[in-house]
Amino acid sequence: MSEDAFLAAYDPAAYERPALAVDVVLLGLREGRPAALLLRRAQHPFAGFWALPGGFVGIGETLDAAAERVLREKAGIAAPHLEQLYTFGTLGRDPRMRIVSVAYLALLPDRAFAAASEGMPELMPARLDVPWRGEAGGPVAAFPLQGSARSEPLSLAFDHADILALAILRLRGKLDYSDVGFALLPELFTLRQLQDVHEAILGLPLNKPAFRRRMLDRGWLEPTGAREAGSSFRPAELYRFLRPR
Amino acid sequence: MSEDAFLAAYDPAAYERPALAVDVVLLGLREGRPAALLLRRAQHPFAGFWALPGGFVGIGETLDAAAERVLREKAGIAAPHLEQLYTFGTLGRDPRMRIVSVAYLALLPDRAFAAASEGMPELMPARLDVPWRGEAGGPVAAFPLQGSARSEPLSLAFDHADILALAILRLRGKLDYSDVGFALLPELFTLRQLQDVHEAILGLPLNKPAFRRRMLDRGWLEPTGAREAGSSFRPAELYRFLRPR
DNA sequence: TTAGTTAGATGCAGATCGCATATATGGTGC
DNA sequence: GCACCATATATGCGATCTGCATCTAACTAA
Repeated sequence: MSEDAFLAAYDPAAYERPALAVDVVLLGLREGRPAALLLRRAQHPFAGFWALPGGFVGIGETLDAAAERVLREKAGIAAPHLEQLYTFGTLGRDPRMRIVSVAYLALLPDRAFAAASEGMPELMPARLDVPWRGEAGGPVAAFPLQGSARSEPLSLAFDHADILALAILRLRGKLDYSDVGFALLPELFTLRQLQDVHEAILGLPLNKPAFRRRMLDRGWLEPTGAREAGSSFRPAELYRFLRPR
Repeated sequence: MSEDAFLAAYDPAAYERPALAVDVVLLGLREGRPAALLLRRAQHPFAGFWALPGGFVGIGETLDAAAERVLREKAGIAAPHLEQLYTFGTLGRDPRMRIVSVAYLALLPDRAFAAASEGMPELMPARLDVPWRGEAGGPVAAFPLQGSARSEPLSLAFDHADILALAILRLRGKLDYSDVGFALLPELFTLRQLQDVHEAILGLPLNKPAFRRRMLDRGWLEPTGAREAGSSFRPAELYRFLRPR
């Protein structure tokens, strides 16, 4: 960047700066489908609409730290899988002022998702409806999880529907060459649970023997010898995720 | 975000805001390897070091628009393939002040890369040395393209070496399921040229018959019937990229 | 006309994947 | 204890994909 441009920007009064925020998609799985935790907006704009937890980035705060703070303050969660998604900077996204928002994706295994949902009553668990296959992209709808079967989709504030859609898109894209799938599982899990996670994210059924072979041949799974309890049929072996060096 | 936090941030005097910038990786291919266009910094900090072209984001300017402006002003280029990479927000990245930077990747076919390099003498074409395979990640070194064979690596300013590494990483990841490869080619190209692009990005040789089959079976290539000229051997057919709907 | 060089096609072995099916192992009900 | 059930786990096979060697085609240069 040129020095005169820098000097102009160096004086905050000379040029107005966009505000910088982070928004975090708190993603888990419920009933075999992706689900997110949303907050109901009380004030204008988008009063009554549902929004992702978010917050402004402090002047002495890293982007990652801001996302972790949001996670801690709004969901009572520490240190799940957290990754940056994309930065949204269109002009009209917040009608009050110019806000550029860095979107983050947090992956919550069932226990953490439930704990956040119960510990923070204002967080609404919402089932995500992804009407497209593969990595096509497109809008994503959110539906209340509690309550009866059929209900109206939740109205999402700002461009948060786009952020949710991007979260699914990224997850689908990374699912089978990275280790993100394991971030949605407890430390010990069965191959069936792992397959359930993949099926929920991808939104399609997978072939069981092929899936098992692929996962076991990858060498990321360590058999523990222990078996799951509580089933009324043959118990499955519990595996542990071995980080691929 | 809560309303009190919003009100505090609404008043720019109440809380200091990070400055927001974009940095653009101008990527092309030279001598069968990835290459980028860099600017030599005149002033402190990192005087004499090499940096990505960049600029501050205007208050009424989209992130994409800021990247396009940088491309136009610093490289004289309009409308290449341009995509957002990642947002860098660590605390010490600029010693003068807190700057959060949204990194963009611009892909330049040979003609555009050469035109920018010649039209803007301050832009230095630099060969990128990627010492890792696949999508492992790690540092990337830049070497001057002009001049003699062996020379010292260029000292890169700020965290721009990380940004270059991420650009290569993304490109490698997207190369064979997306259409980014075609952004580095002219409108009409031969299968050999397409393979050269893939080999340069991936940093490894590919099997010719397998590559041809894969590309032709994908259905994105339209044979034009025309053939390349100027070769002293059998001329290859020219293809056109057909956007996959 | 011949040699040289690259484009483009073909055949085949090994790996991968989807799918059907067989066997193993726990609990449950009698 | 024993048949039965539901699921885990293993196996076999055909279709597809990939890497690789090799073959044929087409153009230039001499």
